Amino acid sequence: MKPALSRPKARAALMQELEYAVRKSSALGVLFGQTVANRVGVSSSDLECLDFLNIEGRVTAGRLAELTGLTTGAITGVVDRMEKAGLVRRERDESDRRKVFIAIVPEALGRIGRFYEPLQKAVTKDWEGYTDAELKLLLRFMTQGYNTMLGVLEDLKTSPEKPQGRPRKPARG
Amino acid sequence: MKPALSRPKARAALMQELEYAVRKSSALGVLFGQTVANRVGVSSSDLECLDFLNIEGRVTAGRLAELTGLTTGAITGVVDRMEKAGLVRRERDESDRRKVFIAIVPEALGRIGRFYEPLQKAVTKDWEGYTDAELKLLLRFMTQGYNTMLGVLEDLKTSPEKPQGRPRKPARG
DNA sequence: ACTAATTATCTTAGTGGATAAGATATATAC
DNA sequence: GTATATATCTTATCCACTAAGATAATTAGT
Repeated sequence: MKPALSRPKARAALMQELEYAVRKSSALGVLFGQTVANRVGVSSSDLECLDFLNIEGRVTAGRLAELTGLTTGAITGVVDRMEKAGLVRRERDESDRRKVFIAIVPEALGRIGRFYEPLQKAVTKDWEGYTDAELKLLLRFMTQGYNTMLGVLEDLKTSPEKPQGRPRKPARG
Repeated sequence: MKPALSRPKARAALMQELEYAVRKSSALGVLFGQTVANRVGVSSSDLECLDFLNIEGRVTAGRLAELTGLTTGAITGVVDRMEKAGLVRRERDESDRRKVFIAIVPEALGRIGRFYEPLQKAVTKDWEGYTDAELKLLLRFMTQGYNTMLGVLEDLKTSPEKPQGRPRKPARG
């Protein structure tokens, strides 16, 4: 009955609260993305691609498909729309002319970043309330979470159960 | 030229790293959700609704529309699909018979939770490596982030610029 | 060098899920 | 007791996605 180090009841409750907070934030993040996409005038998927392009630099169409979980055919549509909107550019690889790199048009960065700026400013202000040591802990927490999620996702994708090999929906036609 | 307390260069870099980590995690979270939805056999939106139902308990169709950013018409479709799949149940409010509460079918909880379990287990294990004080800091961090994002989102939705009042896409027909 | 196999993207047909507008049903206000 | 507001559902229409295969370029085998 006696707890070992700290009261385990409180600790379990703390973890549950943290989990709840993470889940709520995650859900809100999705909604935020949808709202920004709406404001920028592109679909959620399109904005997701733009974010990846921003993070990873210019990437090929195929890599974008991997990153988003869409088929390459869908990516063609995504890039078509965004290219027409002047947000990205197709650049053929000269050494392997099958490959098509997608790159953000520099001017578009501001056009999109504009909508993230208020969040970034608010968040930066929040974070100024933390010490360096605390920020380091937060970074460790986020990095660890990312890696853990990545590992579990890989298992989830490769685990058997359900036919497999099918990108998204149950077969129909 | 002399920094006040800690080296500001390092601090700025730390914040940038943290921002990068948050963005990557957020993007991965979206992908994770898509993958789970695929496994459960429902669409991303459907799973998003299930998550909200799990968080908020049983809610009305209209509230679900607010929470997800979908129109009420779309929610009707979401609930139709999930009800047919045996995941949720419609329950009319007896005191206000216009309202329809959506509730998760208890048996379905396990059917969905099954796919989140590996992540939850892995994350819990990670978190055991933190002290109570650290977990409290992490909770504060997440809660603060949630509230900040909520505020910015509200501004983003109500700010002028672009006609407004339009749930998602630019008008077309 | 020529053919086959592989890789990367694009094209086409078909479908599901979204919006927008309005219908239906119930509740509240004057 | 009629009008207005609220909550969900219905219908028509449209867009973006998947699946399958076409096209184009690279690599491997003989």
